[in-house]
Amino acid sequence: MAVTESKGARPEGAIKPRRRQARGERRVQQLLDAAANVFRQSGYTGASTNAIAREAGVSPGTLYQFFPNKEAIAVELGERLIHQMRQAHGLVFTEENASLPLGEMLDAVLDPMIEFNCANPAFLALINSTDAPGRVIEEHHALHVTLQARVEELIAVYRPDLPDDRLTQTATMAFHLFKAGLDLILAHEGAEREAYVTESKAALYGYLAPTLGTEGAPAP
Amino acid sequence: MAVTESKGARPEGAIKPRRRQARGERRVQQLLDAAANVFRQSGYTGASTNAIAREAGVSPGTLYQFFPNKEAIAVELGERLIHQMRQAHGLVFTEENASLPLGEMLDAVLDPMIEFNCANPAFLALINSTDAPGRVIEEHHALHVTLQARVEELIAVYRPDLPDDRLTQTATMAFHLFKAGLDLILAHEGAEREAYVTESKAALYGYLAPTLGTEGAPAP
Amino acid sequence: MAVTESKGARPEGAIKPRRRQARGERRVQQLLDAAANVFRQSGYTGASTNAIAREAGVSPGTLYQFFPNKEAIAVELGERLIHQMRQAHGLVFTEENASLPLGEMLDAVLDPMIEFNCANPAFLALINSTDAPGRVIEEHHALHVTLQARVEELIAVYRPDLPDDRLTQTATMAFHLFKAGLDLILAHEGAEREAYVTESKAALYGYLAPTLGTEGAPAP
Amino acid sequence: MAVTESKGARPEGAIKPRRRQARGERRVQQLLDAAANVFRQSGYTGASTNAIAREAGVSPGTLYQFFPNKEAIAVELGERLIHQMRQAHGLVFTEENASLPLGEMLDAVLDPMIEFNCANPAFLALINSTDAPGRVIEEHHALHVTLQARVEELIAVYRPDLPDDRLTQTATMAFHLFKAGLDLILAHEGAEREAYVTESKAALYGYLAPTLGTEGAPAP
DNA sequence: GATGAATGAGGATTCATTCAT
DNA sequence: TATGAATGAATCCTCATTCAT
Repeated sequence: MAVTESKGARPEGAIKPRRRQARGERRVQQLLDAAANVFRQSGYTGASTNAIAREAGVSPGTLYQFFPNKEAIAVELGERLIHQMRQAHGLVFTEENASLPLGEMLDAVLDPMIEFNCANPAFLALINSTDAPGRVIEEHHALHVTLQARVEELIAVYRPDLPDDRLTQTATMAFHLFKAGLDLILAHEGAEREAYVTESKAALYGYLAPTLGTEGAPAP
Repeated sequence: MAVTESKGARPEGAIKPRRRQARGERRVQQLLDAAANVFRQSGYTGASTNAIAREAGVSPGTLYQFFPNKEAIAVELGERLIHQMRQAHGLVFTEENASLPLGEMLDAVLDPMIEFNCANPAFLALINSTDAPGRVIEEHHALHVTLQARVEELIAVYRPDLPDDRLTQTATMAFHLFKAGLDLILAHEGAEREAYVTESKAALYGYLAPTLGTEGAPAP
Repeated sequence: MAVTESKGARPEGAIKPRRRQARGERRVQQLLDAAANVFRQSGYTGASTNAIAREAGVSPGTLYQFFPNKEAIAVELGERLIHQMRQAHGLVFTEENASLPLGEMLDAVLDPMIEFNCANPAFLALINSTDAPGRVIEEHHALHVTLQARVEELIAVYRPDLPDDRLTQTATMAFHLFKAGLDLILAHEGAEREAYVTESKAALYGYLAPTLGTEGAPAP
Repeated sequence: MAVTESKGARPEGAIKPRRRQARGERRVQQLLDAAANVFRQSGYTGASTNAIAREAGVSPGTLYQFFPNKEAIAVELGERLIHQMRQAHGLVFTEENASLPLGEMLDAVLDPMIEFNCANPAFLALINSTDAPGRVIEEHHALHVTLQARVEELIAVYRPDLPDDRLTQTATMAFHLFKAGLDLILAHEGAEREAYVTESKAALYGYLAPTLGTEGAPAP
């Protein structure tokens, strides 16, 4: 969904649907790709809309035909990335994984996440960017909440007895540790990247094992 | 003789010996404090020198009497914080700590670090800021290198047999995990902050124990 | 077929072929004209880009759409004037002139120069401005060199026997005398201007006659 | 005379004489010397009072204890230079010179002028500077008028029959030619400087000879 | 839709000048 | 007097955004 249409059903019939034609959709993607690059290089505040337009090979006027302002670009970019991310992890936090031994579960959960982030390095950049616009940060927060909820569910399968606050703290901590590892993974390439993948998993394993145990979850 | 002399030999025992320098030094500190706040809120790029001056309660011109440009403010701020940080950790990576059991060593090393960062939240902000000026980032990098070198030394005491690349990766990972925990610690207060302190240590313990063992370093 | 088509093949014979470029080019000329005025009144250093924009009737941002900075304005202005000047004098330092008697040669050479400078008073202002940016001064120097080279050639036709240093000094001196006269010419109008034209020629005649003789150059 | 006292007689007894003490006079001279350097290098507009103070080795506050503003510095500097210049030429435009043959008269008049300007290169710089403050330019104009008056007198001795406007134009032209030569003289050194001295005299000789004749003035 | 020109407020920085000591 | 800190308007320039074509 790209900026202006947000409801889909068009209730009062008068709101111009602003049909996104194929050409327009291509432009939007083009602009978002450019924005991803520029945001990654310069941060949100440092990125200029003119630079984004230039990177996309269009004029500034064109950019504003698809986005009402700079913030909306970051928001849309964040939304799309988060949407993809949700799809990626949606396939991952499954019941089945929940019963695997800890090490296998981590492989099953983390590998697609890591893969996604390697393919979309702008994602982590936006998510970590403290100078991102409010709505991006809200979504970022929402993503955290969502992901942590999933992590909490998983942990709860292993440790149904854990009190709520401990559960939340453990999930939060685990998620932050993962992001820290991801930073290092994205900052390296080749064999070193692989090494940091291993270390990241080791860190999460080491952190979670005392709480979750190393075996699969107990049979329900 | 009355007390109304205004130029001569200041009666009360040597309170303000040299004013020129003193006033200036006070201003510098004032400006750096203001900058710390503004950088934390808006990031380096988003912070305006006018905003920093305003926060410090002075005019823009005054700021430029003490700093040649915006970058210099961040550099000086970084230098001062790093200097303090080095002093803090200098007391910490000692020979004695190196022979403690892992858990105690982590307490001895992390507690002062955490305390320093809680007292100087601008430090982590600057260090993490990707849009900081080159020289800040260089120093930031130098700090990383220094700290990691210390961590590597410690680890080497426990595991003199570890190959160099594994050593580096382990220290790097440990340091990043620590920063991730610190983020959470700083983001919370009171009991929750304490909880995340505990979790951070647990994470590092869990990550390092398999490599370092849980006992003190072997006798040399 | 009616005339109301708005995109296609412009009906009236090729009046405004490409508008974009045209409007911009007009603006550039407008800005350069404004700059010429402001530079003349305030000198390069004293001229503010805002003042130039105001004089041109546009906003400061518009100026920067066409020139990257203040220096570039002076450079471009200088280049254009020098280009025109070269065209003007190109028609003037011809073989034929070189064989005229001194007085007639001076008429043939100086009249177009004077005419050009009266039409473009900013030229002398820029050329004489010592606080002009480096590149303007470089070009200014290049122009001096070029013009003096022409003058040297002319003199060499009259006096092939003159040693190189004397030749250069004579040409340099002649050129400076001409500029001094030009100053007075531009500072006056009407009959007085004409009088100073006469005096300027008299000065150059008086200076050059002893060296070149008053007759045409010797037959080759 | 340095800025504030301008009448000398102090009519109403209440105007503080602001006695210029020896120390103060030294400071003023120090500041004017510094200003001469800075103006020569950067022009009037480009020169900053802070730069002048720095060049003089004092603080900005001190500068403003002796001069009310930047313009006053240039004015005072101009006044002093012009005063010295007047003294120099005062010795020069004498009755005796007026009866010498043209060449000798030029030597007698120009040599001290040239010497003065070589010793005080800031003079020509200030005098030629178009961005100088109004009062400097007024004085500059007054100097022109004065000098031209002297030149006119001299010429009138040779040619009492010349109509007024021709007289003025001739004197003006002669003076401008002299300044043009002076530019070249100051721009060179050593033997080249000497050469341009010779050329400058040759130019004035060549310009004036047809009008004044080459002999001394007719006996009165 | 696309373009590039136009805008003007805002940002970093300078500088003439004043003030407190 | 001398100092250096303080001021704030002005400077050069950028950038998000709008407009005319």
